[in-house]
Amino acid sequence: MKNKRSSIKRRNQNEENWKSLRTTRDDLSLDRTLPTGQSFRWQKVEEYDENDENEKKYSTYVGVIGRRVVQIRERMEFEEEEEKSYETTTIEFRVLNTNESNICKNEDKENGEQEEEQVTKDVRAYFNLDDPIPLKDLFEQFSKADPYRFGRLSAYVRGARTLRQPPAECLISFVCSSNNNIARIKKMVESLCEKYGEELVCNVSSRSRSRSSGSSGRDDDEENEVNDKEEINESKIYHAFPTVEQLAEKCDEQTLRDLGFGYRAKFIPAMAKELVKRGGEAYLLKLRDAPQTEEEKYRAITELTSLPGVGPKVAGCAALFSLDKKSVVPVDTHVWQLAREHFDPNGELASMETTASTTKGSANEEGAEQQRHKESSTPTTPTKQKDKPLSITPKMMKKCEEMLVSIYGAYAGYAHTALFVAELPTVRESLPEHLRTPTKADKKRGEKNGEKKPEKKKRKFLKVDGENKSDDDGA
DNA sequence: CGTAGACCTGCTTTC
DNA sequence: CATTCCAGGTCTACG
Repeated sequence: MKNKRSSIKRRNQNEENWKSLRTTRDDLSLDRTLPTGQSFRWQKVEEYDENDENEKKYSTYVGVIGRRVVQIRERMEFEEEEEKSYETTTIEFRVLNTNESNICKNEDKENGEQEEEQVTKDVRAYFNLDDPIPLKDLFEQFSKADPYRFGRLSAYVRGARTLRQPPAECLISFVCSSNNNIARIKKMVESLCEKYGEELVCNVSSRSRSRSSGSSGRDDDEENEVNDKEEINESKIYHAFPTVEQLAEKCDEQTLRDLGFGYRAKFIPAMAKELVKRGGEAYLLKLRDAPQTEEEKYRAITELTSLPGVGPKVAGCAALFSLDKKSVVPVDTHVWQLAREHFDPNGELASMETTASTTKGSANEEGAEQQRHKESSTPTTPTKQKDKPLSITPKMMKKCEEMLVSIYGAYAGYAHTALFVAELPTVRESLPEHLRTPTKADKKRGEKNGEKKPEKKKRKFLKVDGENKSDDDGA
């Protein structure tokens, strides 16, 4: 009994550890930001509401920011004022690992408060929340500039934020992303951290269960251990992302190959060594803090691209997601697809696809039948020949980026993030049919069923086409 | 300078 | 159920 009492006390203390991030869901949606392939380190975790009798579950995200294990949640509150009830969402976080959070508990008050302030500052910085312009305002600007696509989409991607990650972590993570899928990227990044990163020890209540969607097995829902009435206070170990120094010193290709990095295994140690040579993380931070000019942006990209394993796409991601280069639009296959679908009324982008191909089969011998599509007479999907995996050339990237920058301006990268998020399966599902970008599967199916191309209504995005999709997401 | 292959691996889809 | 495809590209070798 006494046991129980003390545990309750502890939990309430824990509950008090939640601190407001001081933002709103117009400015930050966790679901549209954390699991969207900007960072690969966040896990969705189910928690039980400790104040609620029924102990309802709610979802949170747990990840690592620097050397802190951070848990974040969106808490809904119902307030009643003058016979009306309002629903507000408060976004809160707390630090889980003891080595960090103890500092602000056991030391003297002043020190503690200072530390608390620092934590909030750091977490806010990670989420880019100190931007001069609130995301909501930016979305309005984007919508005004592009009512046809962004305007109709914005309600569904509200709060889709561009992060501001530690540069080396971001860069190295994206080196893993080439020719790869998100699930495996996550796995690789995680194993890299486990292997080389500093240990971060957390005390975890046994009642919180991981519901990691995808990465490691599906051990959820298996209530084999029904001991959750007992307050087993296990400790869980997380890992910081390894520093470039740690990687440069300890990391080698063979180990990474054994960890499943494939051909990317040689890039990581090589890059880490090169980064250390150039001054380590500080070198990258210098690129971040340089004046926000076109010239410096170009320079940052050039510098990054000279690192092993870093091409224009990865450099773009690092620049946008960690180096404050907000006008950068990293063009990958998805961005290319969506740009071609929604921002290419004259078929400029489409016409660039003709030469690109990447196949292993020797289509030469039997290539007797060539498509005579020399001039794309119709702007609609001229290059729909055999399904050669489309590869995006630097020239295509440049064109695509320029096009989007011309529409969205200095924060084009933020617009890109939102547009990209709209293409992710979970978000896509929440869109009304007519806003969904056709997938390859869709097109394939269309071909099979009967050539009926959905007949794109290719009008320039200029007119506020009279429907007001008022509110809401279909989450 | 601008383009074809090769390149690791695991998940999904199809034979 | 095994096979093939594809996944948020980059590097290298050639015209």
